[in-house]
Amino acid sequence: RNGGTFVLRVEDTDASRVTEEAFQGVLADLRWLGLDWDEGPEAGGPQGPYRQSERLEIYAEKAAGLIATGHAYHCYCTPEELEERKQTQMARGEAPGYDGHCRALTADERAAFEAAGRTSVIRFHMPEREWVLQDLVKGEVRWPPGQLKDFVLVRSDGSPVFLLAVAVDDMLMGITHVVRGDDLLTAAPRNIAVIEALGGTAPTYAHMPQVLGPDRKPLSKRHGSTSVEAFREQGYLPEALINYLALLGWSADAETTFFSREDLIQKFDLSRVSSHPAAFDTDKLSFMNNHYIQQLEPDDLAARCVHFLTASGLSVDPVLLASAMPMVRERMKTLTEAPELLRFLFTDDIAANEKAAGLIAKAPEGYLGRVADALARVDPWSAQAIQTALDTLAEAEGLNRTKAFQPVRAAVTGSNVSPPLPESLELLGKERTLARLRPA
RNA sequence: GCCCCCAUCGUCUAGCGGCCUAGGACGCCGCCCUUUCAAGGCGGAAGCACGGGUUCGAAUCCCGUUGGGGGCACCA
Repeated sequence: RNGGTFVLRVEDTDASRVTEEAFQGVLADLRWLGLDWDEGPEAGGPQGPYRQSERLEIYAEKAAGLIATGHAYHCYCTPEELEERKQTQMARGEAPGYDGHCRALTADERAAFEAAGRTSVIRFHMPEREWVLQDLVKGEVRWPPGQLKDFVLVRSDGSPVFLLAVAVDDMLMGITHVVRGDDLLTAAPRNIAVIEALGGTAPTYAHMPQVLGPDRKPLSKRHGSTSVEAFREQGYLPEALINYLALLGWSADAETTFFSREDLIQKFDLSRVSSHPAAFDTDKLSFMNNHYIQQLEPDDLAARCVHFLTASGLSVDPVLLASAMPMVRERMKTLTEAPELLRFLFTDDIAANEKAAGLIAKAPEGYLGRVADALARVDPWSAQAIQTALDTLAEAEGLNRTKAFQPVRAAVTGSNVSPPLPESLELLGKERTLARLRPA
């Protein structure tokens, strides 16, 4: 809003957890959501490269510099030794963490460890003082002296960890604002400490509340969709997902519910972000999805439905599909509902389901045949004319609309539930309609 | 175990000492509309976690309790 630049940086320093597929997936998800970055992978920019795996020399150089200035040191402690001391600390009621064991090793001591075949990591010497963070969401947050312990910057195999790479890049890339989940709140003072040790100025932080599952437990696979891709596959619109997510932990005022992308850009304000975790509510997301589906132009909505229709084996005629949108859009919570709503239009292979078969069986003797005869005389073939013909016949038969329409719906769509009947028949066409009524 | 964040209807939230007999939204219930299913309209039930303070006056400020979340890795 203030002319900021959105930088997308890929933090892939743990080679064991990164695949090209996952990387491409992230880019695709962001694009689908419409969160286009100004600088980053594929977009390029003056601060590249934007993948940390391509910036390893920079981190190695900065790590060496931190050792030279006394802000970091080689640590030879083994995992077993670290674990043992950690247990001792916890048993004593102390804050667990690295105890500074290798901070002041002499050259001889280091040589002895090397001779013994020990490997080392590079560890940052965290100043033992109170740390105070001015967070845009959390406000002033303090950590007492001694709580934040020394941490690893470079693994024994020479690769950098997040805490080093992030500090170096935030400084070098001119990052001014870091907005992230509050699971990284305690990383902030560490980030700041490294940047200051490097002689840089730390960015401003804003830690957002986390999103919990409906059961108030951390969001995970067992809650179903946790990836952006999963929501897309479940037929949610990016407009709805963005709007819903924006309202999870934030509000513009007491009553506004719907926000367009432009509204959000203009109104979103970090100072109005709440700082307690919010539970995810699929019902409200679905409500929003339905709202946005109703807002779309027929052509647009139709285009978004194609994937789901073809995925369920239907071959769609784009023109027919678009003309069917007005009668189904208020009936869809997700795009995945399009196939069952429109199946009757895109295949002639319609077998009546159980309820439909029951409706057909309960129809008066010969009723569907008389419907076919009546509809055969309808010209022009319009929803209005079809409705009139059906009503006229119903009156003659002494049937109310429910009794008159349901058997026809069942015979033509194979289901007891469908979009409005006259409109459906108009789109289906007279020939196909009659072809389904005669056998029934 | 140590440290940090947080606490208003079932859920997301408005509220930043008197405007609150606490407002909105989803969901739920009822009615209307209605050819099915939806959508839409109208109405309703539903909440300030608990205990102490401060104050003429607390949902709003302070302390404690309880509860939830997070961190304490050669993950990010």
